[in-house]
Amino acid sequence: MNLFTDLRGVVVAALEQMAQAGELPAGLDYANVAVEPPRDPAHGDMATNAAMVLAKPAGMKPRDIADRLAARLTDPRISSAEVAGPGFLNLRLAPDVWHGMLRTAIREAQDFGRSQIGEGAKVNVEFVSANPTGPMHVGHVRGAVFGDALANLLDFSGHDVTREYYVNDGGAQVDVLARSAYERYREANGLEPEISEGLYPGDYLIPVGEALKAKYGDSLLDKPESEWLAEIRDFATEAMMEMIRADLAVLGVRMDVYSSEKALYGTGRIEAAIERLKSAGLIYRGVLEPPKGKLPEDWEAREQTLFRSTAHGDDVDRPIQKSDGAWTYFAPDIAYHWDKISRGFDQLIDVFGADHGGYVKRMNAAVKALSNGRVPLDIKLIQLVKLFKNGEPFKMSKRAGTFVTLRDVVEEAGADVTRFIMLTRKNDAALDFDFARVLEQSKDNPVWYVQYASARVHSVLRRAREAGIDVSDEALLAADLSRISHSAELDLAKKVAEWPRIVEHAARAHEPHRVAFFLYELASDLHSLWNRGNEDTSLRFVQDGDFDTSQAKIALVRAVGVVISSGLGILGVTPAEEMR
RNA sequence: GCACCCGUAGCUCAGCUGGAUAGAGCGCUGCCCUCCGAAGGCAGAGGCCAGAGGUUCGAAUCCUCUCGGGUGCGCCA
Repeated sequence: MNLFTDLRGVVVAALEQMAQAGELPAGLDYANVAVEPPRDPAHGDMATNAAMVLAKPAGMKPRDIADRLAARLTDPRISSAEVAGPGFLNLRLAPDVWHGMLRTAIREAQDFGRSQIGEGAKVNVEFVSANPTGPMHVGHVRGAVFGDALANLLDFSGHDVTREYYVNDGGAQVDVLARSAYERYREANGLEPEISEGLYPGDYLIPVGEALKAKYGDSLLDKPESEWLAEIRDFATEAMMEMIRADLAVLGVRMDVYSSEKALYGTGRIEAAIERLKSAGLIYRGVLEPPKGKLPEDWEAREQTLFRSTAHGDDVDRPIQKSDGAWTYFAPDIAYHWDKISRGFDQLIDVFGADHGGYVKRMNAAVKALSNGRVPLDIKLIQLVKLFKNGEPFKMSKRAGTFVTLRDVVEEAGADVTRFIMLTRKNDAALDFDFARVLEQSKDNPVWYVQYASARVHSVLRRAREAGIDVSDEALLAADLSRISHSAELDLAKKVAEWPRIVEHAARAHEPHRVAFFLYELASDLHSLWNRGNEDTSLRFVQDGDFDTSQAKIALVRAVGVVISSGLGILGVTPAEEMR
């Protein structure tokens, strides 16, 4: 239901007619023909570049093509087609078209804008994947919100989405967690904990220590590490994951699958993935060049098992085994991605912190090699969030002391505000998050502005109902929308009609922030029309004593409301029904 | 030293995968509440899109180089 792709179809059909009639050479490639909203609304509702794109391959002048194309655009929806500029064809659409879009929006409600561009492709979105060693902190929040919103967006655009969390429970950090928990266990047994350098000092392990005491009593107190490490590690890791799941729930994020790194070890799955690379001739024993520039103190050349990632675009080959024969962290990651490929996903998306940027090329190389180039991997890097309060840097946590936790943020700002603000920047741009500003009730605050628009929609509907106007969807669908004829109102309807297109572009680009920006613009347009009602009473939505006109105008408002709540739904934000 | 990301109005940032005269918010300037839907509204100023080349009908967008900022750089995940 994307009007722009519909009209593109009309344009292409006209071009094909021209080719048949001999006005254009046969066999031209129309792939680059676009129908888009022009930047300047004075240029009409839509513009196509067809004539300019085809001029060269057709060996014709752009304006000649445009003229003939214009003559063939007889679709009743197109009220005028004018050649302009270097060869643009500017299209104006009949008001009915916009009225029809409003009806579609009301009829489809939460499904308005839903697209099938995904064609049911199975997409795996891996995000968060925070180490299970403590509560989630600010650094994780943005990635969590981004991944969740992206997953929603892909789902809305016809993809079969799986949300996945990769639990790093196989590395050295969970051993550190176990030792830290052990000290808390000793503490619970009345002993003095020794939280030495390198252990996790956070208070959040105190309850874990107590739970360990409840389970094991004092039986592990004098045992050597080798006897308790594995058990406590599993126990503590599970406790941390419970905490993380609760943190995610607070943010409104849910996962479909939790994949364990540990489960890859000792099951032959790493070996199988590496074997696959080996059979492609991409594994070899060798010695890496030392990094140029700053040489590590303890550098010495060593022979390692390497993955020839340079064969697929990486800068250097990467070690998959340490000199003692153990796997590097990269090996289970390869196996994990092989696992995802084997589960039949058509596309993989990884959401990483920007500090993992150096990891992108090798992961891409691995996925390319493992899937023979069949499965695209898109790694989205999430830049930092800087916290402020009234312009002052905000660093300390109430509970963890050293870092600000996800819960700190959500308790201070609320989940809806946090989510929206996290999506008001492109993922690869740094974001300032000021607790004072995000809660401000003013136009500078995009969350508030969009929520206010949502509340206004509800308020209009309430008011109309009180005035005795039937504002049920059935009534609005039956209303005489030709009464919406003022350009300011039609402009708002046109904005509504853009929504399906925004969804598709945002989904294709894997950029949910576009939804947030669009909602801000839509809210702005609604507020603007509302304000015009101050001066021109005929633009008010509820017209005293004129039920029919009121109904038509309310249909417009209702359609705006549909898009706002649908868009907010993708962002995971609850639409406001009233402001308080 | 190498790689990746970024550089757009005074500030914070968009810019729809190459389209027409580059946008928004804040800040600034000027108007607008005796009455109506003002937790505000309208209008204006403000730009060599870091810089230099290149690709083409057309570049903020793609390529190369330079400058400036961030991140990362064997046996840590």
